[in-house]
Amino acid sequence: MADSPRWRRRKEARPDEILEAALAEFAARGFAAARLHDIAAAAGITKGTLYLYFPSKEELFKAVVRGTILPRVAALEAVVEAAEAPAAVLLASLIQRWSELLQIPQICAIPKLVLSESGNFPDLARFYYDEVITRGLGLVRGLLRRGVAAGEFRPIDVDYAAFSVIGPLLLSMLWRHSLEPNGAAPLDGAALARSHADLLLRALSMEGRP
Amino acid sequence: MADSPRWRRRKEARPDEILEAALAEFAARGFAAARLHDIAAAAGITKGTLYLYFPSKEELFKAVVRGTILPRVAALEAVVEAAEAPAAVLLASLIQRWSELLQIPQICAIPKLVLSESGNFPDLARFYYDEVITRGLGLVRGLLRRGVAAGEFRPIDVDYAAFSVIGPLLLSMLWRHSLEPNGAAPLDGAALARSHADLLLRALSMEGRP
Amino acid sequence: MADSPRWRRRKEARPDEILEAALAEFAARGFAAARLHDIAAAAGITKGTLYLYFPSKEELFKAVVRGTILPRVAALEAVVEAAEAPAAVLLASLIQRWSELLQIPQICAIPKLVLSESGNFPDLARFYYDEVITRGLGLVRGLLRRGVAAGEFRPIDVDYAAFSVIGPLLLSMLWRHSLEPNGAAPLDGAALARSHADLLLRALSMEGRP
Amino acid sequence: MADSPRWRRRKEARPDEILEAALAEFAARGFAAARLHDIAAAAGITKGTLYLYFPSKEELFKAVVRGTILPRVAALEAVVEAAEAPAAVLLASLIQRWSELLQIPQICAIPKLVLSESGNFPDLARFYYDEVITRGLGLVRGLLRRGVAAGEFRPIDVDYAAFSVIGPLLLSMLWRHSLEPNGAAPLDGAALARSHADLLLRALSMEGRP
DNA sequence: AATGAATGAGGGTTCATTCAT
DNA sequence: TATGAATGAACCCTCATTCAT
Repeated sequence: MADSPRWRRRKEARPDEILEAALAEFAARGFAAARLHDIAAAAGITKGTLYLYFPSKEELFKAVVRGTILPRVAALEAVVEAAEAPAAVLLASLIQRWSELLQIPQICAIPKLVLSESGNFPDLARFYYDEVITRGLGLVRGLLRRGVAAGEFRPIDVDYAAFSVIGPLLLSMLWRHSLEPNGAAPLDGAALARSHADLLLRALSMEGRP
Repeated sequence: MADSPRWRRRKEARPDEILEAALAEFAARGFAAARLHDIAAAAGITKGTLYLYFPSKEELFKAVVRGTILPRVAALEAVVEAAEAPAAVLLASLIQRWSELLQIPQICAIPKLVLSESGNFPDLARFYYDEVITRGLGLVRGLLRRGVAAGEFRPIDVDYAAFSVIGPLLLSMLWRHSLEPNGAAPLDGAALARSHADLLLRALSMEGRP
Repeated sequence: MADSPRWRRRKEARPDEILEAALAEFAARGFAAARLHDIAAAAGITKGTLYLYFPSKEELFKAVVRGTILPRVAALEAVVEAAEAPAAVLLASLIQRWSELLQIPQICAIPKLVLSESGNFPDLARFYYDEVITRGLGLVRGLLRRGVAAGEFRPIDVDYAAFSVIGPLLLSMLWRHSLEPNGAAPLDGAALARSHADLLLRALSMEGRP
Repeated sequence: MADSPRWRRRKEARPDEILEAALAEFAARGFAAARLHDIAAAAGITKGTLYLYFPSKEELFKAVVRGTILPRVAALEAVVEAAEAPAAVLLASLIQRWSELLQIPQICAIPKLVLSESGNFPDLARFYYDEVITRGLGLVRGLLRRGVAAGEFRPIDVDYAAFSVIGPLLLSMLWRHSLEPNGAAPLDGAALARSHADLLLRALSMEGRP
C-alpha cells in the first residue's frame, strides 16, 4: 500500500494541481461562493493541506489569476513583435490566434473572473489592467500605428480603434464561458475571427479613398 | 431623538429604494459577498424590513437584474424599429444611444453582474440571454439585414458581424464599471462611439466596390 | 358596507375567538413554534390587534390554558359532589363523563400542552397541578374513600389507586390528540370507558372476600 | 491556558455526549425552544462542531429519540417473552420493571418529547407509534391473552384492558418528568407499581365468579 | 507533508413586539 | 379599535482557518 506508485505524491506537481482545481471552482462560482473544501477535493487533497501551499483563500485566488493569464499574453506579444509581415496580415493573424484561445475554457474564465471580482480585489484588477489589458491594447495599438505609418491603413484614432478590434474578441470569450452553458447558440470561433478580420481590414483600408 | 420617529411608513417608495441600494451593493461585491445588512442600511431600513418586500436574497437579486435592464432594451428597440432612416444612419444612431448608457453606472453594472453570476443563477443567465442579448443581437442583425437588402451595405455574414458591432459597446461598459475605478484610463463614450461607427460604416460600405 | 352586519365586529366576542384560534395553533405546534401571525389570521384579525387583548404571547398562552380547562374540572366536580348515588355508580359515571371529553379536540390538547411546556412555564405547570390535577385526583380519591368507608370497596391505598383510575383516561386523551393524527388506531371512547370501569369496579369490589 | 489545548480530538466519544446533552436540552425546553448553542456547551464543544456529527437540528432530535428509547423497549420485550411463569406473575413483573424506569430521568422525558412534537414531526410520531407504542401494547396484550387462554384471567376485551394497564405507567412517567419539578408530590414508584399490580390482578382474576 | 476535528465569526432568515396612522 | 410597516434580537447554519496528531 504505502509503496504503491498510485499513491506516490509528487510534491512538485501539487501547486499546479491545486491551481487548476481552484481555477475551475472560482470560474464556476466566483470567489466568495467557491468553497475551499471543493477545491481541495477536486485536487485530491484535504482542506488543511491547501494551507501548506497557499496562506489564504485570497492568495490562492490571486495566484490562480496571475499564473493563468500572464504566459498567454506574452505568447501573443511574441507573435506580433517578432514578425516583419504587413500590418494587415499581422492583424488577421492576431485575431485568429486569439480566437484559438476560445478552445481553452480556463482562459475564457479569466476575464469574467477578474471583471467579477474587481470590486473585491482592487489590486488584482490593477494587476490585470497593467499586465494584461494595457499590454494587450498596446499590442493592437502598436500594430495599427505601424499600419498607418506604413500607409497600409488610413489615418484613424488608433486609441479608440483598438476597442473595436478587441471588444468582439472579449465578447466571444464571455459568450463561450457564461452564455453557452446556459442555452446560448454555440459560437464558431474561426468563422467569427474571419468575419471580424474581414470587417476590420475593410474598415482600415485606403481603398475607395480619393 | 424623541421627536424623530424610529421609522416612517413608505410602502410605495420602498421597493425602488431597496432595488437601487441592492443594485449598488451587488454590483460592488457580487451576489455572494453582498450583505443584506449593508443593502438595508443603504436603503435606510433594517435587515428585517427587506423581507417585507422580497422573500429572499436570491429573489431580490433577480428582481434587481430584471427590473433594471428590461426597460433599457425596450427603449433601444423602439429607436430602431420606429425609424425610416437609412440603415447607416440608424446604426450610427444606435451606437450613439448605447454610448449614452455609459453615463449610467447602474446600467454598466448589469452585464458584469449577469456574467459573474451565470454559474450560480442559470435561470437568470437564461433570462438575460433570452430577453436582453437575443433581442439586442436581433436588433443589430435586423438593421444590418435591412442595409444589405437595400443595397446600402455590402453582403456580409450578418450573424457574425453583429458581434463586431456589439463587442466594443459591451467592452466599454465593463471598462467603465470594473476598470476605471481601478486606475484604468477614463473612456470618452462619445469619441468611442464616433470612432466605432466610423469604422463600421466604412467596413460595411459598398464604396470601392465595382 | 360599513353597516353590513357581516362585518359588524362584536367586541365582546373577540377575546374568545382569539383564544380558540390560539388553542388550535398552540396545540398543533407547541408554544415556541406557534406563530402569532397564524393565530391572528385564524381569528380573522391581524397581529397588532392581538396586543389590544393580550399583552404578550406568554400571557395569551396562559389565558388559553386557564380558560379552557377550569370550567371542565368544575363541571366534573359538580357531578360527583352533588350526587348521592353509591360510589360504584358514581365512579362509572365519572369515567363515562370523562370519556365524553374525548370528542372535544380542544380538551384533548390541553394535557399535552401543559406537559410539553411545563419546563418553559413553571408557573403554568404549577397552576395546572394545583387547579386541575390536584382537584381531579382529589375528586377520585374522595370518591374512593367514600366507597371504602361505606363498605362498597375493599380497603386499598386510595392515593395510589387514583393513578390507576386516571392514568388510562389521560392516555386516551393523549392518544386521540397526538397519535391518531399520525396513523394510530382510532379509539372508541365509550368502549374504553366501559372496559376501564368494569375492570376498576371488579378490582375494588368486596366480592370473593370473606 | 497556554498549556491546555483549545480542543482535543475525541471522535468516538463525541456522538454519545452530544446525544446526552441534546436529550437534556430538548426535554427541558422542547424542540423549538432548545438552542444548539446550549446543547453544544453542555456537551463541551461549540456550535459548529455539532454539524460534524449531525446534519441539522431536526436530525439531531430524531437521533435523540430513536437512540434513547429503542433499547428499553427491547429489554422489556425480552423480559416477557423469555419467561415461562404464569401470566399474573409476568404482569406484576412487567409493571415492576417499568416502574424502575422512573429512576431514569432521560427515559421519563421521552414520552413527553414525542407527544409534544408529534405535530411538528409526524414521521417521528409514526416511528414512535410503530416501534414503541405498538410493541409495548402488543406486549401487554399478548400477556393478557395468554392469561385468558390459560384460564388464569377472566375473559375480557384484551385490546382495551391494555390501556388500563399502561395508562397509569405512562402517567407516572409524565408526573415524574413534568410535575414533580414543579411542586407536585413525589411519587413512590415501587408503591405505585404494587398498588397498580394488585388492583389489576384482582380485576382480572377468576375469583368470585360462579 | 498531510490530515481532519474543532473553532468561531458572520450571514440569512424568522418572528414577537412596537407604534405611527 | 384596528392596522401593518418597521424593528431588532436571536437563531440555525456555513465555512475559512487553526492545530493536535
